[in-house]
Amino acid sequence: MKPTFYITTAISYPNGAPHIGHAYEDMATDVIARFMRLDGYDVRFLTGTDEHGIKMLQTARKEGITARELADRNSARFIEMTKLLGLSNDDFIRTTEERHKTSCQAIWEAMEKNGDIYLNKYAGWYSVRDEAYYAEEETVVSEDGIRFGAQGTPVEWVEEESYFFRLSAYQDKLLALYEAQPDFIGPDERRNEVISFVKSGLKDLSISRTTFDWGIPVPGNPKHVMYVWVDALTNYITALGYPDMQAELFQKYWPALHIIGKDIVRFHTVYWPAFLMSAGVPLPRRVYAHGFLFNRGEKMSKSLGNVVGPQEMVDAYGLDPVRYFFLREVSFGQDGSYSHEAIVARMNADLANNLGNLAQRSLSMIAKNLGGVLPVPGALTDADEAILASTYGLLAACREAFATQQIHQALNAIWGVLGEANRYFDAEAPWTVRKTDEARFATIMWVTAEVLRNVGILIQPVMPGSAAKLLDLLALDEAARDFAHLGEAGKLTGGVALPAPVGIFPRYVEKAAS
RNA sequence: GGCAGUGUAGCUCAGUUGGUUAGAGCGACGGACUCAUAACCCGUAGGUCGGCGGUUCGAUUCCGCCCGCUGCUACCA
Repeated sequence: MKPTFYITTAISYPNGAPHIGHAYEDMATDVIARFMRLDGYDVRFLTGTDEHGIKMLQTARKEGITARELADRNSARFIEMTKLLGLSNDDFIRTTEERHKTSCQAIWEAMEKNGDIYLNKYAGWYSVRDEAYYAEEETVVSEDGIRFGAQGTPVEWVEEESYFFRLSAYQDKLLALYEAQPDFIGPDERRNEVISFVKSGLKDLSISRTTFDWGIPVPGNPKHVMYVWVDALTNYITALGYPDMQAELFQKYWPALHIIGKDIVRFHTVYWPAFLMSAGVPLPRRVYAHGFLFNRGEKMSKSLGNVVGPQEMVDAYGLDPVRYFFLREVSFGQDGSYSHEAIVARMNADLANNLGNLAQRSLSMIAKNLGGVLPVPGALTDADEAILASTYGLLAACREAFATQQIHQALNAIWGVLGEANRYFDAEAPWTVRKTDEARFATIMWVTAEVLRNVGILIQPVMPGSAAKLLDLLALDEAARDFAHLGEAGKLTGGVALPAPVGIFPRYVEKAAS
């Protein structure tokens, strides 16, 4: 039986259209999911939308529609994006679904049964008009002594009945968790931050509201809806069938690797494990936080007008180059920057020149000089052995990189071998050898094709479409495209007729200035 | 303010458990080649390794201070 692997993105808050930040997390998670599938794991990949809460209500009101209508409309946009990006998710969860209500109420009851939920009062600066609380520092007092909230509406000190989660009881358990499971949080910087946060002392958490009703009702007290995190985080187990922990999916796939943005690290590494401990559910395997994307080094914002949508980007460069760019250019876990120039540079240097051109020059030689038939190699020289050894070493390097989500390092290793392959090709000068030594020429062609086969297989997670084209050009059987066929195991056998070579990665040429 | 991290070639970064000439990719420039998507290959970049001071025979790598940048410092997802 295959080992299993469960991976999730954070669920997106759909009070607006998806932007490149959402796309980035989705693409990266998809790459990991695909990598693990190819490496022999039975993978479950979940993404979705987090649709409750006050902000949805406020946005809906501004647009003159209901929260439900807003959620339906925008969630559909996120679903469209999964198609646009070619995501291989197995499920798409919406927190407004019935299965999620059942799940949230069950985890609530489990935490309550464990004695971790109690009723008390939540106090703060409340805006009746916004139906929202504001932190003290978000408010300003005007000259006439009236205090206003962030939206410019008057606020008043309100004490509201609220359920609390006994987070304070979990401080030591959480610290013990980080200690016992050092890879629970990644990258390390985030882990350090979380530990110092928890060490500084944990207060109990307000987990219900009575001021609005766009949420999941608290069991036994429908005046309250669950507030934010119990609702949002629970999605990860809802999708596996919780509260039925004997459910097939749950048994098979939990615990998860959660891929999230660095802004929600605390919720996933403090609140979430505490909730699960309380409810008696096993904890996630690991939480890995990626960084933010910047447009030319500047934060993206509507006022700067530098927000780029995933659709525009895919339209401009194509899906696979976009996926490749973000995963190669940005160190996964750190902030990154993108620009038209940087994307074009990657497309042309890495994709068109290093990989595309190597495929083109070698395959067209086979077409022209060997009748389009992949040759059978003769005795291998040291040079042949060397480039093959580097190529065959890639799986181990990629696995090592993916084990800690260092996707960019895996790509770096692959392109290192491509550089070596170009030097090999040049040094062997097959265009000259062809005239004097046909057997040697055939061997050089075979070796190069074998490098391309391995590279083609390894880049499938990042560029599924382009990789398939490359492997098609090598007439590689669909069933021979997983990682088990890398290296000696799936070595190309000569004598196979190849299709006519076509370009896979076109150069990006700037349009004439208009 | 406190805690943590970071500042290396035009750009993006790697690296040195302290030690002869500090590396890669991209860009730029020069050369070679002509199989190929004007691609590929070879060579060049003389960078105070943020600043000042200290430890040491010797520091970019250790310590201190300073400057710049970033993150965290709880109920907005």
